[in-house]
Amino acid sequence: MATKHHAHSHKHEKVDAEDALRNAGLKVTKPRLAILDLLASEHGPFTPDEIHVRVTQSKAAGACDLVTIYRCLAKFEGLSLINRCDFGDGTVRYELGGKDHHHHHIICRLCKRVDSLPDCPVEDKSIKLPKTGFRNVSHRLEFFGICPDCYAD
Amino acid sequence: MATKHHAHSHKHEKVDAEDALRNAGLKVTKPRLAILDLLASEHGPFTPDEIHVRVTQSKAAGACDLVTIYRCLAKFEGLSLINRCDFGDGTVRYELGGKDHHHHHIICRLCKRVDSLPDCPVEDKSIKLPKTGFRNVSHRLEFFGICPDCYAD
DNA sequence: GCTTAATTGCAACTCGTTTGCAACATCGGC
DNA sequence: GCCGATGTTGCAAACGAGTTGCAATTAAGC
Repeated sequence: MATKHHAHSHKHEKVDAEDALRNAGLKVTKPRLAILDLLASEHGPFTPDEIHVRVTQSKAAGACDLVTIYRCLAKFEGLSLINRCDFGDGTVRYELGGKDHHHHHIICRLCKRVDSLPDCPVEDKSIKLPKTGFRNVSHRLEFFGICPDCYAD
Repeated sequence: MATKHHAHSHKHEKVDAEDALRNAGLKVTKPRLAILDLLASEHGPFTPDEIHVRVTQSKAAGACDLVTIYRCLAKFEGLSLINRCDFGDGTVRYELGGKDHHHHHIICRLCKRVDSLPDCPVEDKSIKLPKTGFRNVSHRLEFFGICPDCYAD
């Protein structure tokens, strides 16, 4: 099914990833391409470990040490190529997207599935932060619940 | 200044803490009293380590192992005597208050000071979660910014 | 006071993440 | 295309928060 076409679009992502790396002043290496490719094709978010497993097992030959994953993710995050998500379970997750990709997640307490919420309620509703006097305020907001699949049982 | 009076109010807190423990079916021990006392007098929130230092150094003789702090906090949280806060730095914090004490925090990025926000904007404005279909939805919301003391410099 | 079950301390352990260092690959210049 | 400087990687060892096993202790009911 449209294998050629798929391969082509995959190639296209790779070019984007290369550009992103070069623009950021980073060397283009297989692990880095593999990580960016993965995050571009499946949006995740993924833990470093999940990324490691997927990248190492993929045919795309991005196999590398877990440490490399951590170091790449740290660089990518510093350059806003990816965003870090923290859902309060012991580990961190990453997804593609820079500062413009502001959004929030809802996580199923049972199956841990993660959905993205398109709008940011905090900015939407221009929530007031009354007497705080803080400047340069950002926020982190996550929702937790039971997803339809889980409460169907 | 008003040392007697202060001592009295401190004693009063201790009685509350004892009651809370007994009502919860927990044995009344020095470490537990010390932890609850601390959280009642300084609202924190504090990391387990901060609690350990304060409790161990206080004259109130709640000195104990860090492990004991962890175990007490876990029990207290399970019984909703305290709330867990997660600000996404490597560790967790606790503050007094049960389910009814729902509120959020704003954390200074520079000095790490934590202020409490009285209202919950999410519940206030009855934010809609459109097409998610999730049930039993709760949320976590924290704000980060630069506090007046820090941007004054 | 005595018994029993809960609690504590200590040491060892887990797990996510970081760091030191030597080997290696990328990229710009020749 | 080769070469050297610099950035990147792998491996092993370290790290820090939190957990667990077990024996010793202590609170609470009798």
